Amino acid sequence: MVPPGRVTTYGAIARYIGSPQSARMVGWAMNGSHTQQEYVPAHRVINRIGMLTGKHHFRGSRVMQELLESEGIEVEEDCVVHFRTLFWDPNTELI
DNA sequence: ATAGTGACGGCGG
DNA sequence: ACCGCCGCCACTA
Repeated sequence: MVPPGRVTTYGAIARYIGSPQSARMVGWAMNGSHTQQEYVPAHRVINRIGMLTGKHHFRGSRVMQELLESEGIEVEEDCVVHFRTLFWDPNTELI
């Protein structure tokens, strides 16, 4: 549900599904996302400080960054620029 | 069965 | 601000 051009975090998703301590499991779930039929924008999920910690799980190590940049998100040193303002929190956006 | 390993994050020192 | 610890839990060796 994360809109294009926005990003969210593993922890935020974990909180939203009622399992705030299971951020790691969200990352684990992102693995399976590649083989799902429904489109899952896993590249929009980053860690709480705005880093692209999951980039190695894409076909190429640059794919995650390229996908984000194609949506107008600036990435510098594996870090999303203006992360704070681009942050999309399901806990406050999805009432 | 058991120990180690994470696309994480909160907390204490 | 920077560690290190640990809760979390599926998976692997």
